[in-house]
Amino acid sequence: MAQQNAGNRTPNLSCRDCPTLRAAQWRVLTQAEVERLDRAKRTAAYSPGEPLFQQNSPCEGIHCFASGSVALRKTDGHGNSVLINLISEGSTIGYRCYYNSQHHAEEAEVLEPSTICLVPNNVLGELLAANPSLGEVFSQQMAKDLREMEQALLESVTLPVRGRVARLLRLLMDRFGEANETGEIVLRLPFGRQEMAELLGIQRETVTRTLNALQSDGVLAHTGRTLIVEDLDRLLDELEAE
Amino acid sequence: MAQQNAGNRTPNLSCRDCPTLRAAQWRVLTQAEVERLDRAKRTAAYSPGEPLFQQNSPCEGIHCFASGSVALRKTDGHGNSVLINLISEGSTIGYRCYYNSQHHAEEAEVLEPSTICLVPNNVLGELLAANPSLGEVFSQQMAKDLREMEQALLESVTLPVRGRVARLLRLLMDRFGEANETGEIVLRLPFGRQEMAELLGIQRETVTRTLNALQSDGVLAHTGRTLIVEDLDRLLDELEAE
DNA sequence: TGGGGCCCTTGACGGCCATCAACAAAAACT
DNA sequence: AGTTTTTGTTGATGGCCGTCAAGGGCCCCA
Repeated sequence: MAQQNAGNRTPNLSCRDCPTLRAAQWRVLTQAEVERLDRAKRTAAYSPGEPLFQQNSPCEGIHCFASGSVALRKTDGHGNSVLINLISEGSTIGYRCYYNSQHHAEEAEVLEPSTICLVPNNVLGELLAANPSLGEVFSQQMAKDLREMEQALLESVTLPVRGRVARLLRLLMDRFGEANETGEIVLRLPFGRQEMAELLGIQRETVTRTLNALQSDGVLAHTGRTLIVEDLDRLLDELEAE
Repeated sequence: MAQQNAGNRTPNLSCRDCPTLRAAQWRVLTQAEVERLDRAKRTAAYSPGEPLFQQNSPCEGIHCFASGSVALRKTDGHGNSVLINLISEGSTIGYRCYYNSQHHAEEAEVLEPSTICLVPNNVLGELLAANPSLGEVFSQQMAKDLREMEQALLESVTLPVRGRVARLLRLLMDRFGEANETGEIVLRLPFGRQEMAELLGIQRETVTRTLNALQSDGVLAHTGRTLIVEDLDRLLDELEAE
């Protein structure tokens, strides 16, 4: 267990200055409500590898990302797991749990050094009661999540491993990819093969072999945790199975 | 194509007498709002095999089930498809589509003779604006749906075909199963092997072989569209992979 | 009564991927 | 430094399930 200072308190960020606030969910809040949010939230810093919350733990509130990213994963009793979603700055998680006030059905594992604010359940309840638009925003978000989950379900049943690896790579490119001087996309993964395999529900060895196959097909090059996507179009073709 | 009278209008049922209304979503409505709902909804009858709505069709509103059942399925460009959910009387579908006001991401195929009411989008909007509790009910429903989808995603990646067949059978038992005089559960399927295979994203032949295997293991007996689950405990054991 | 679809079944074969095993490489610990 | 532990790679093997091909039961219709 390579965990360090789990969720250390940091000097609270002000919600007024938070770029996350202007985007996405919280945009509908009034100035007074932002103040209320600002006083109630708790900010904490997390290191890669630690859990933001664990499966079956009670939900304390909604987590709002100032910076960083986590992987949402669900695990069964045999140690098998799947990637549910990748969450990064500007996003919010925990609303599913809030609405049926149960326990987390999945684990949130921190991938990069992250700064994340927690809005406690009771404060969230106040805000929702005071401002119905906020509830609508969360509804829209959940409807979108459902749509993406349906797509993921379809692809996980139909696509072979090669396609599912490609799907994960595209997701990662959106968050961790950086353009190169030669036009290639450099992808510095926040995790190794082992975890990549777990996220896909496949074996470590299969990840190695699949990446080798993609490399000899000229789609990408890989050494350790660094991937270089050479032929983006070809990679996207892997996914056009729709 | 065995389709008949697609969505024939029937004499409108009154919402006041509808048992569906008292359960689930609409319970939070006031008497006046029920009247509003009653005047606006349109009732139609559907026969097995016809679509309630098709993938990529625009969403007209929320469908409320007075009786019958449909399968929600999503199909890709290669003809592969997966079962997203089974919906039957007392339930409602279409809220996902309402909240992001796009097109249906999946098809709803009628399984049994069904009577289904349509609540148009604009009326739904009025009700949601007038009664915030209704929005909360839908939020809770979507949060629950998300939870179930995550479980389905995990199982579709983890479980072998045998387990996924068992999962489908348990779902079907909840809706179509009837207890026997000898304590067995008789399951009269509303569809054949072909469709069962499509719902699971597998092949017809594999369904046959899997059911045969379950039969020789003493879990069930099958002839045509009739299944008899002999050893319920054993079937449930198939699923305790959590 | 026979014929033509349609769906289901059964068998044979092959490919994909999990599993096992051995080793290399890197990281963590003493 | 050396040792142990974790992680990554490579090869061999086998099982599961998709695919292809052939045959059987059932219904509809002439």
